[in-house]
Amino acid sequence: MLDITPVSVPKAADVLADILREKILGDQLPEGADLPTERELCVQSGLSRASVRESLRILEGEGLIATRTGRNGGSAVMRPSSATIERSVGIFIRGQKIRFEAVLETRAAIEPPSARFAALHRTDADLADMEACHVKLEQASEAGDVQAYMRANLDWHVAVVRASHNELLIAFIAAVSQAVYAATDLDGFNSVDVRNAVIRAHRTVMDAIRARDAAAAARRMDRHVGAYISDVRGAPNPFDGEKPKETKWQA
Amino acid sequence: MLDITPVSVPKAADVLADILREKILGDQLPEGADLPTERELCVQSGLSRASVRESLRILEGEGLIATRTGRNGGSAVMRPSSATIERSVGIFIRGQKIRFEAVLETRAAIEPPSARFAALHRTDADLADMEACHVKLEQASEAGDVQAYMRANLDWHVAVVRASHNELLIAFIAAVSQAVYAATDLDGFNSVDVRNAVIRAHRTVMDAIRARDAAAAARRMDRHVGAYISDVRGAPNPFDGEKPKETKWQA
DNA sequence: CCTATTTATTTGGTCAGACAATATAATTTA
DNA sequence: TAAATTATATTGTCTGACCAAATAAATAGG
Repeated sequence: MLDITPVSVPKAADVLADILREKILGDQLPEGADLPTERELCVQSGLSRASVRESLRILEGEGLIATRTGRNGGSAVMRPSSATIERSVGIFIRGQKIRFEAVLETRAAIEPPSARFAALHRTDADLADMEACHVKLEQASEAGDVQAYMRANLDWHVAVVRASHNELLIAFIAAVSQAVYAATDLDGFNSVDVRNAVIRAHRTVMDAIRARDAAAAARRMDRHVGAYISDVRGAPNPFDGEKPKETKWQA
Repeated sequence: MLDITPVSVPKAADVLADILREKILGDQLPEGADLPTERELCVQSGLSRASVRESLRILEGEGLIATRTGRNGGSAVMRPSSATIERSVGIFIRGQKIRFEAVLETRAAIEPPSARFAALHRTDADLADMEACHVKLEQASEAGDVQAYMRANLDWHVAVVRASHNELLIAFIAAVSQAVYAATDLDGFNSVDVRNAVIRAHRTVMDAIRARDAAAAARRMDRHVGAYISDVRGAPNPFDGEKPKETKWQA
């Protein structure tokens, strides 16, 4: 009796997608390079157009190619962007019904260390970006435009993380921020006091980043996002009772 | 002259995929429920099988359905798992050529707060899981099996984050850990001293989590991952110069 | 009556060929 | 030379068929 392990039968489209993916990720195809046309891929792979098209659709879903119709159309290689991560995280959150507190916790976990790295690696352009977001935030607050305020608030947080120059943290915060934006009840920002407190907190964080004070940046960002959880939401601050003095608190 | 904005022409497969995605994520289809067969979807949607199949392939790529062949086969609804996030993060890291230091930084950012939450939310089962990983780690270390050591090390870190009961952090750490595993040079663990230092550090973190000491858990995990960056890698510890005494160091 | 084996049926997987839609290139025309 | 027209290359979609696989149903054997 032969002892045969269950043989897997990969689908043609998956096989071709694997091959093309490796060629793309393995530098054999630079960004912007055109893949062969569908019919050309058919003759090269020996597969039907339906299978070839399914392969291309897989790669498109992974953010590795973009396809255009018409003459000189076809599939061009793309660098996968954080948009792909944002989409999968969004689906994960919705599908798993992740508690909103968990999303806020994740943001509270990521942002303080990101502020630390921002203080270490920031450029003047990063500071300018953050300032620009901050100005919009102030304007929206004065105008009482809660919607725009929320948007500017989000952009500021992303700008801070962008200043960390850590692409993975940037992608994560973008994904989480999107979820926060989609699920946040805007009513929490109807209070002028709450809005002003946020603006002041942002100011102190930016000051620390400008001064390249990593410890202060992390500490202040931590206070800020912690306050967000307890103020805007009704949830208790999970960080309470552990940081008696600010000077002892680091990210 | 009519002022017509550029009209977007969505593809049939995308439209159907959007419809089905909303039905799945919007609780209209419970997990495990069978979608109509491809041919049934054809008559219901009025599209060809090719288009229907492309839709299903999109949803499959998003981890929302699983398809089986054969009688009583078809597409069944799945809860999107962290595997989807792991895949997109992996592609992102490879495609963007993310610096390995950035990946380690991200882990160093996520794990200390995760350890904090683990101390707050852990169950006895979580502790048992961590202990099990730790035992494997010790055994692999004594046997000098660097490969197994690396694997157990990774599993322990994931187990800690799992104890946080924050599903999003779990997904993130799983994605990052996979990248760390794929890119780590095992040579760094050839030293018995390094391996023993890791084992001791894990012990102290687990002690804090067991005692539900959130601050200590975060602080010790921070030291551990910080040491990992500077010891195993040649990179300078980005946290140095800011935590003169352990008692001042949190989260 | 129960179990093992064979057969039939349902389902996704793949293929081939055609035509439609679209964007660009090539050509013609004013 | 510039605008309008035509040609062409390419993806998008449809139709219909057949193959492969997994299960249900039917059958045979004990």
